[in-house]
Amino acid sequence: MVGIKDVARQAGVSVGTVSNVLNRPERVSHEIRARVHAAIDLLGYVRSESARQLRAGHSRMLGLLVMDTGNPFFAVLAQGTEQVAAEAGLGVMVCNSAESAAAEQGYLSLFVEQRLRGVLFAPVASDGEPWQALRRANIPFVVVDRAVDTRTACSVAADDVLGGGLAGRHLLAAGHRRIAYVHGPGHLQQVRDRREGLARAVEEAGLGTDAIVDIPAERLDVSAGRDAGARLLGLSPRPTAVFCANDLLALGVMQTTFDAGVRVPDDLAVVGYDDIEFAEASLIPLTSVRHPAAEIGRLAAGLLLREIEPPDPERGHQHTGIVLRPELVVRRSSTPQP
Amino acid sequence: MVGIKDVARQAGVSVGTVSNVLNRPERVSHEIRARVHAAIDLLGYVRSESARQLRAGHSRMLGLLVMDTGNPFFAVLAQGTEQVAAEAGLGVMVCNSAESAAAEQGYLSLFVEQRLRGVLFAPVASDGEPWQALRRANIPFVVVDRAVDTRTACSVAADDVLGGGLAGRHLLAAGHRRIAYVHGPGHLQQVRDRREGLARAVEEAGLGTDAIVDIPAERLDVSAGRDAGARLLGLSPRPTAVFCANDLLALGVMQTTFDAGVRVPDDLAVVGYDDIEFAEASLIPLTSVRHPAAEIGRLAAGLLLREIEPPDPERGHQHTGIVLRPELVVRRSSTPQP
DNA sequence: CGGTGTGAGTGAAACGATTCATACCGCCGT
DNA sequence: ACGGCGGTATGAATCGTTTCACTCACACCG
Repeated sequence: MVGIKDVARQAGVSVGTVSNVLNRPERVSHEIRARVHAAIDLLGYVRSESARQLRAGHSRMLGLLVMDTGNPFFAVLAQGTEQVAAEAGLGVMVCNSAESAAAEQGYLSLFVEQRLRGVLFAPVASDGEPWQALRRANIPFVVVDRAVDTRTACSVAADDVLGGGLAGRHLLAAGHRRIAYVHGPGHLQQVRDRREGLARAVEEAGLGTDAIVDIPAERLDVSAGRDAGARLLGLSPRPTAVFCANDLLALGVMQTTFDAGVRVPDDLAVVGYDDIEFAEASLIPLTSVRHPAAEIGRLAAGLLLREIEPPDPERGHQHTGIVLRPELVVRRSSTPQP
Repeated sequence: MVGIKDVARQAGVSVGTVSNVLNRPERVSHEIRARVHAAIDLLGYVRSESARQLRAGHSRMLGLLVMDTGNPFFAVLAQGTEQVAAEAGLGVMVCNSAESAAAEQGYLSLFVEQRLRGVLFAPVASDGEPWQALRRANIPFVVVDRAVDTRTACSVAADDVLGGGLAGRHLLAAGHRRIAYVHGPGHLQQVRDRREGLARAVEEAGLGTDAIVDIPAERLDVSAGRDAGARLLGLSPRPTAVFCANDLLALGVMQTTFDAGVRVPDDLAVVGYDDIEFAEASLIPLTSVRHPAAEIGRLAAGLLLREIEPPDPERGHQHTGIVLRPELVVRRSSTPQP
């Protein structure tokens, strides 16, 4: 493999000069610069990123750890961070914790071994300090899609309680008095917060807690949604509305019930969460709480960059917590046609 | 940052010994091993991956370059390769060329700079030799989702001509005599092959080429599909069936036409391609040609591993080309209820 | 003519791990 | 008592960059 030494020899200069051509071309005379570039082309030289990293002490990559790379919500979030990172000349390594705390820890160790420049991650567990490894290694990180104490870290999240409230009030306003809540694994903070918002809306409306019917699901995906839909059909009396912890579940629920001849929205109103592209693309477009994925990704990357290179190095870094407001996007799945 | 030297000092041994504890523990006495591990825990030492890489000459990662990380097809493919790579102790770095040849070249250079252990990629351009950079750098690579000459490289693909034929014959058998083909950018081999398969089926049926109505789309996503659907509605006479180059397009087409009151499948039969999860999850489940994403990902990773470490180092590596057979999955979008 | 400054290029140290030839030690067999 | 051997530990060389203190030549100025 051809290295900087070979280039130097070929061009008849020292290695330091070649390095200067690459990194501070203005300090090198025109003629030498040309000679070095000619040698580089001739030999097909490519810088070794690992050697640069070793010297620099850290890589030029960010890590992004999400709970499900198959969920379009996270795919969009990842695109947002990649965009911002690319503008700063940084790459992004996206990893999938698959909602497993063990996998999460594994990837975080990997990130430390790689000496990543910074990390964005959506923690799985709702308690404990999953980021300890990063702390010890002094790797800046931003918590994504979940708010944490600003004494701990920067974070970018959306207000899930508010979002759950939006969904709840929307359904209550339409006259529904018995609402199913289809939720994924209970250890996820987001899932609990959304229910909390729904519960408050129900309370505001002066209804008892039995206005909410919990339907647990194994995972947060379409097939779990189909199972949940089947269970929903078995309930008696059947709820007239269903709120799902995310859009994938809602799509699954809607499919099963639609198949069984239940008319959406007339017999059953359905509201999802996240507003992924497929919510809008459904044949009966899905009402959903818009969770601004791309913006979360972009803002979080921005905060991370600020933590990596403070614009004002004098005063130390102050953690920032951004909480975005979700919006209800009303579509046909919850609004009977006149 | 604490390094191997600090651990050695703390444990009262040489750096070589610490390295042995980490990499060949069987060569180190019990007592020393314990002392070293204690020192590691005490100091919170974490190996520097970049130093290992520098020494080894290559990283312990594979690169995967796909055309659209937002497309569930590629998300599933990525999960397949990650699974196989993880079993071999390798990580995967997933990048998005976004169907741009320039971005593709950018990522390939990045891969070379990183001295990745191997690369899987779905080439954008249908001609030329996009992998030249990898060749020069001696980085093994496997072409994914497209067949190439086995003298050139290993590849794993599905037979798109056959797939297009399956879709075509299915529609023709149902009596359709005027079929729209909604396709994405024409420079993609897959898009052209699928049309080719359709065209042959039409020919076999003894029909003229005017049985196919081309509807071009800007991209291969849902919103492009909606546009295409609108154009389809404007055609007169309107085709009675539509075959789409991928499922995202098909979902978009189906939504627009459904909205306009066109009954699927009675007034319009729709067939997609890839059989992503959302095809099955649609309210009117989408007939689709199953393109085995996870298997492509797994097989390609397997071939790559074989090229990296030949099981039989005696005889050089022989490139292999795997072509999988797609299957038609018939669902409601193309079969009128009795 | 001596002193000073400047711009261009040099060469060696450093980054943190791995690896390999070598040294050491105790023990066995002769 | 000595050679040899197996099992352990050592220390230096190495990977490919970047960086920085330095040299050198040349021009300029008083």
